Amino acid sequence: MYSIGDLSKKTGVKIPTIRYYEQMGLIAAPDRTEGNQRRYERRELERLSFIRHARDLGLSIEAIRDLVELSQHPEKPCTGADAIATTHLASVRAKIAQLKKLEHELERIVSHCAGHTVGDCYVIRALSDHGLCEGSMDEV
Amino acid sequence: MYSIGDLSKKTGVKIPTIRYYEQMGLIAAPDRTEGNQRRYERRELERLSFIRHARDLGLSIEAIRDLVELSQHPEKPCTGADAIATTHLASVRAKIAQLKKLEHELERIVSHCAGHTVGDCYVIRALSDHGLCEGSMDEV
DNA sequence: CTAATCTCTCTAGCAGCTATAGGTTCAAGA
DNA sequence: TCTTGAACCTATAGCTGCTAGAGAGATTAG
Repeated sequence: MYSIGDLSKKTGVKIPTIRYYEQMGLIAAPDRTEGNQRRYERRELERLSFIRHARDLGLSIEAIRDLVELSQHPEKPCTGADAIATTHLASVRAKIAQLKKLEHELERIVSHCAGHTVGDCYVIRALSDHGLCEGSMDEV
Repeated sequence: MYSIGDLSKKTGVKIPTIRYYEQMGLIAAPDRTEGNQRRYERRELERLSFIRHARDLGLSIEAIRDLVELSQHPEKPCTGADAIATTHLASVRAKIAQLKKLEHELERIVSHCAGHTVGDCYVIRALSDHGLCEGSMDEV
């Protein structure tokens, strides 16, 4: 039997976060002591590690809820789990692509700034004048 | 004179967002009509475009507040603006590096999954068992 | 038994908006 | 001039994924 603090130390998930996950339905409400404190079993330790790991990979609470649900049914086909991971991979890649665009834009802005006052600072001018962008980032 | 709707159309910033920026002190409270509706000048249109552009680059409201402040003082040295952009560039790069790690991990997980049921699904197993990770992402 | 440390619930806060409700004002056409 | 419909107003609540604090009660080591 683990207290919530034990669970927290073992998984690296903070105590309020554990309670939050319970509220969000990622972990079941555990048994309580007579004094109303949560007491966990090994099972819940494992599930929380699962959740932690999935969060580290950037999966949403929503996606994790689905994965947890799936993991409770080992006999079902795993296409659902695969789809969740694949979809997430795609969104991670999209995010990377977007951030690389930002990186290039920022590099360009920063490197071009040879001015010494705000009046001729390329950083400020680039932000003021969208025309200074290479191929605008958005359609506006 | 532009109404808030005009401003919104011209800059692509949604109306509630414009009001939010006013509240946050990014743009000054404009004059009002007798009937209490906001009326903007060209000056504010330009500033909002500036803000939009900076947001597109991922700068925080806080950072933008500083940049806007700086841009009002063309005679000052631009080291502050440069520092904001440089710092942001560093954080974008850090984010990219982190997402690439996630990308690799997810690729590995997805590509290894040859199972057909949840019971032998690599996605689920990889999440359940941290030991399946290549060089763990975190120290837990 | 006591003191120190957990733990409990509830509430509010973070960023950066977005949405809704319920009311007022504006502008264009008849 | 009047009417109607679109646009606007404020205020409040909600979104994600936590985190922090208050104030009270529970547990445990000595």
